[in-house]
Amino acid sequence: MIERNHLEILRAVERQGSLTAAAEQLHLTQSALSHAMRKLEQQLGTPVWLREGRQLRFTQAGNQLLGLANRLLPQFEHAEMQIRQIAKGQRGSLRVGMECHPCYQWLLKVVGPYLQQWPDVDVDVKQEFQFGGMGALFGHDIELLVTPDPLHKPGVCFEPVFDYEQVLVVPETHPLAGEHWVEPHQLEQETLITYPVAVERLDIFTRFFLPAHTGPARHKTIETTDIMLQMVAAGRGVSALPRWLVDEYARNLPIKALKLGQQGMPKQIFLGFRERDEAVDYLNAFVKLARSIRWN
Amino acid sequence: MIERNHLEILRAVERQGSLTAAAEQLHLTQSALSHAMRKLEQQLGTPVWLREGRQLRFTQAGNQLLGLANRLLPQFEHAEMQIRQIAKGQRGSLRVGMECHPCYQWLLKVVGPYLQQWPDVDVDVKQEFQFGGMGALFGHDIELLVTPDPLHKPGVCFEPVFDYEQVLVVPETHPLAGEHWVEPHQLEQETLITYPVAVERLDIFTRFFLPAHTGPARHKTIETTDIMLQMVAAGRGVSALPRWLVDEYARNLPIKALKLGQQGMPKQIFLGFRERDEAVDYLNAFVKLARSIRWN
DNA sequence: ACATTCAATGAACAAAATTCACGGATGGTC
DNA sequence: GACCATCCGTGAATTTTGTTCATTGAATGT
Repeated sequence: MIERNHLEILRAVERQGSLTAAAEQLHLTQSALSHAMRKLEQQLGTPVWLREGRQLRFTQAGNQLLGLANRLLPQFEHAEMQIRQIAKGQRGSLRVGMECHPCYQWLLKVVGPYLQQWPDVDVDVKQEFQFGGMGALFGHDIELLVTPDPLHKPGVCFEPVFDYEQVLVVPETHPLAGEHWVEPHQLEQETLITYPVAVERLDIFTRFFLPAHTGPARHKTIETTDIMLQMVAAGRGVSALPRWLVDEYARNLPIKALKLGQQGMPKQIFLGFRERDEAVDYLNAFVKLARSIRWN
Repeated sequence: MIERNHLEILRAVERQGSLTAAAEQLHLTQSALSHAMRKLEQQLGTPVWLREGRQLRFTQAGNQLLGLANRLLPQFEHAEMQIRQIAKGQRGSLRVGMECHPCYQWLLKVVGPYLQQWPDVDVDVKQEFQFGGMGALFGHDIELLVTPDPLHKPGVCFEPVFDYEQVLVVPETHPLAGEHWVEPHQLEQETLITYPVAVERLDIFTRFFLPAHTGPARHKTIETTDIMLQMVAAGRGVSALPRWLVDEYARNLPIKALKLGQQGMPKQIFLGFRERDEAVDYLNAFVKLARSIRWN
């Protein structure tokens, strides 16, 4: 009924003051505009303007339409601009899913500069997924998955972005505090504190205790890193965490970091995204920026 | 680019969940919608939705468009409804121009009930015109002119709506206060107070003094009716006003009304409007309502 | 009175939207 | 696992709509 082009014509006629001038602005003929508006007038049942001598005067209906045009046309134009930016990968929403608890600290380092560089990207961080990180990716609940355990499947890509070492944290007063590294059996009398996730996802079990067919005496779980390290500092147990994270806290807490095994336990953070999003600029930029961040 | 029909399709697809169902709702074929959106996608450079199994999932661009649709479509529809009402004469603006000062009191009696009956009409009252009441009518500054002096010209209609008598107002203490009527020469020593308009437009001159080749001793002008009557009550002069208006004030002020001449001076209020507006319902209704108002 | 400017009109034409007919993919069912 | 019912995409055919062209008449200024 009322179409966008009617509003365009109305606006042009108001601005230019005549059909002929409006037609030129719209790269059409005066006749085209005349026909278009006449058809609209027939449908509405009222003229939009009246010829008064050689110039046009808007009727009440015309003024109403003019108001509509001035309200709606900018919205059309703004939306088109935004969608073009989305199409070019310059705008969008970047929902980041976190599968490893301590990675959050690292992520903060990346997000700061990223927000500066990509002001039109809405960044959001999610930590709870009904069907796991991969499920969230496939279900389009997130665009990016931060995880230490890439689970390669068709349709997703994983990129390593950060190398670090997982270390054992003990209180400064601990008998092992002076050692450079620790062997599995040395922890047989200890309380191990971890995040509350399945044992299969804890490297300290899968890569350290289980191969040696041993384990800690007790296993406690705690949600937050702060409390976890407070507990360690208080001598209530030991924990396995990234070295960069421990170093950060060691400034204020009486704790020590030890290698897990003589070779230590190297780990990586991966960023996973849907293959389909491979070409999205703002997503690539995030991965690239993440890779460039150094932990000093 | 983004057209109204694109938004209609988006909204229907969201509501119905499938192209086929949306097509049915819009009385089109599924193919038509498919073609339309495909073209839009080409222009925007990004898909609007993706086929996922047998159902569609909106992309970010699609969601943006959906938001636009939900914001703009109701405005289109609302505007169409309003304009249809304007076309049917049920809605519009009724700017009333006043050419006679005391008529304002009378107008108030009409406007009250009118606003109840025509809630979609914007009533406005104007009293100053650069080119007179007729000029305001022709210049579309007003839709309705309230005047005691209809000036018939092609293009305007005048309808008498209210008969009244113009009377002379004197203080209760005035020597003439006991008379039923007054002759022109009896006022030769008086001060006459009128509204500040041209003498040619004052009936007391054109129909009373001038035919008798006489006039008042002094002529003062005052803007407002209230002050004018205060002055009369204070014995500072006499004035000519509608009887219904004087009766109203006589309750609280020591004033008396006298006929102007033995026959009195009958007058009428006319409503003038453009012939072109003759068929406008809300305007006709005003004239009709005005005619029905009695002054009790 | 004349030239100029502007909008309306109808016929001719161009472009678009829409339909039709078909094919491929998906998901449920026996 | 074959079959069927849906659903969407595609390209050609067709209908509808939009645009231009050529012309007219009215209004304005010289």
